[in-house]
Amino acid sequence: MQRKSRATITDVAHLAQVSPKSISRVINGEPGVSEETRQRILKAISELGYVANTAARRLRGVSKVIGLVVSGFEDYAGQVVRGMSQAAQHFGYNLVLYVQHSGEQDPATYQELIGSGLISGMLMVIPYDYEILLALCEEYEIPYVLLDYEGSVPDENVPTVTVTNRKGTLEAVRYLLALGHRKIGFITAQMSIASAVERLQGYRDALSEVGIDYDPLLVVEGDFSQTAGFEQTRVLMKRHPNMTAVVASDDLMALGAMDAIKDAGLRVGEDISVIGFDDIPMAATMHPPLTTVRQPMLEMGKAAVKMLVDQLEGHSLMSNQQEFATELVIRQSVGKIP
Amino acid sequence: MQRKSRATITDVAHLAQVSPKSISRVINGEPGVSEETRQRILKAISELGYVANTAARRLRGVSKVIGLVVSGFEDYAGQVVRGMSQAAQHFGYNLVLYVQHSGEQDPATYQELIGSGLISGMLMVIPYDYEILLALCEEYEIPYVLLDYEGSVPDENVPTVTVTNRKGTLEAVRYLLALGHRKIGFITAQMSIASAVERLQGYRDALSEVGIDYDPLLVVEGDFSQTAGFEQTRVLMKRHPNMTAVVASDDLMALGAMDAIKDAGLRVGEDISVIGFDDIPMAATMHPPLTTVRQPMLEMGKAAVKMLVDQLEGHSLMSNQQEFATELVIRQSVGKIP
DNA sequence: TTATAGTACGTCAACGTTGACGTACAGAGG
DNA sequence: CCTCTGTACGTCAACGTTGACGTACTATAA
Repeated sequence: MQRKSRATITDVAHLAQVSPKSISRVINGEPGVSEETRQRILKAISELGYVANTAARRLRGVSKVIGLVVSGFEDYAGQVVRGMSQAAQHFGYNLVLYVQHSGEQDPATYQELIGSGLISGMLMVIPYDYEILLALCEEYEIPYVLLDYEGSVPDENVPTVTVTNRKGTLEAVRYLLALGHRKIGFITAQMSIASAVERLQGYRDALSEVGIDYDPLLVVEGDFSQTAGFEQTRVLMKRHPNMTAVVASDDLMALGAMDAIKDAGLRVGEDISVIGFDDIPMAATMHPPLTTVRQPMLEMGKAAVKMLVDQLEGHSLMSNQQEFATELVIRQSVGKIP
Repeated sequence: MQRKSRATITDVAHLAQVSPKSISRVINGEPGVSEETRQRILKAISELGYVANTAARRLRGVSKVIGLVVSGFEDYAGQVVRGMSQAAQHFGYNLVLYVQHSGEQDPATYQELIGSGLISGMLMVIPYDYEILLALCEEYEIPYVLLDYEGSVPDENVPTVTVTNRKGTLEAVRYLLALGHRKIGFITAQMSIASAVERLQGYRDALSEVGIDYDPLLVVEGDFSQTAGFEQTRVLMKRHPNMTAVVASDDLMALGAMDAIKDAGLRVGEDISVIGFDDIPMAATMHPPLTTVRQPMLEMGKAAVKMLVDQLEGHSLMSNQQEFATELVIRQSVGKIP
């Protein structure tokens, strides 16, 4: 079941004992192939994991590649992709886009994407099931870079681009502590996600630095969405009427938190302070503007491309695990305790 | 300066009176070409508008195409692209992504994107300067589809995917009128954008239906951003203390409007009602959930791909200007006037 | 029976580019 | 004068696929 180098139409032809043209006929649904031969060819195809080479097809005139020009992309992933697009352009590369649809993923799709030979490298931004993809890349010997993956950290030679998640929340909470806050809530995301775990850990670190005991009741779990932020903040406020600050694991949940606070007739930054994570474009334009832990998303996108290009062009890369520094961006959603 | 069919390396070679290999040497910066010849070749290249064929290079082993797997994309453009990705996958096509960076656009980039021969069709989602792109597509005889373009409507055989912008706001305002609202503000976007103009017109239509005079002072201009929504709503509230509803030309501005209202100590949906446009994923999770004019973004993305694929595969297309129906999604940001 | 049509293949060349290798010529050195 | 080296090219084949065309064989009709 393993295939070192990509199988070509000729390989399949040899295995099925027919001419390449017949393989072509089968995969393009052309007539002129007996059912018996067809089955034999189909078997050979799946046996070799054959996928038609897109470049060759394109050269022949037949092909399936569409250009796409977009503006927009204002969320976290969008910003990262924006950076990637810029860098790719700079290095003279093209980006073939594949948007993961939530939930079910068909491995056959990845097989096609990678096996088609169109692609010489792979970037994965917050991929759901990166293990499958990773395995495929290894199999086809395609270099790749992982950016903010879900799941536990893969072994240390897997090229990744990350941020100092733990330090990010650590500094955010330190900032709150310095301003006199003591009762600080935390909205985490799914604990199956590596970055979420680290961000929570940063919160715990900061508290323990000043000798505050970790109170599990001050931590609630959301899913990076605004709704979750809203609802979980309500839970926190009900549970701890004297809570003076909330830190969220991303900006969207922080936005939800702000809503919940306003909804309760309180003032963000005066009655309850809020800190987010990411610094999506919207963060600066919320009311009040959100104090948040900035991830340099554009730069991360660019760095990921650079790392990949270095691999592709045989340059030795400095390090294959690049970690970017977060930065606490102070705006108006945090206030001082008198 | 016009080139019917794509120039190949051989064409350039003929013009420059050298072998194709020398052209290859020049464009790849290899040594072994005299400065004199180099200049001659360079001249021939620009004269013919030659761009190396990516597919052929790829086939030869050299190439510059990177795969990109992402999740996310929660804004308007992201949703459309999501739909496109799904449809493209369904039809067996690949999407080569190009993200426009705000402001300056280098025509040479487009030239490369299209001239490389990698692409057989083109999708443009909210493109800034679609005229340049369109011209290039025509020149290279590449089919294309325009989605929610900026600018005035091109002539009627340009394939486009749009929504019933005018009817959308018309129905939204009718809904407000039916609930007893009379003093209704409107936040438009830049009037250079076609869809913004139409949405404003829908507002005017609805008012004139019930004989309310159009009051320019109830209309303010934003730029589709949340901040603009916030600020312009403040302007409106100051100007018209008795205003009972605001309609925004997109959801982000509606979000800003909600913020401004809450900020003034008023209640959204009780004191002032708000209606947006788009129905981005976030709209449903705002507080209160936003009543808005839904654009079927995923479907529009899919339809655009379908239209393009039909062109590419020579199917006659039903119509080359597809208009989708908007739908008023009623949530909790609108209240009744007693 | 033989001509005829249809089916199921195979052969070949071409898409555009570039790596490997070959050649012609100028100038240097003996 | 001739050999040698280097530069500036040109030639050729191959990457993987498919359209155009050719061929062998079988079934049917005359």
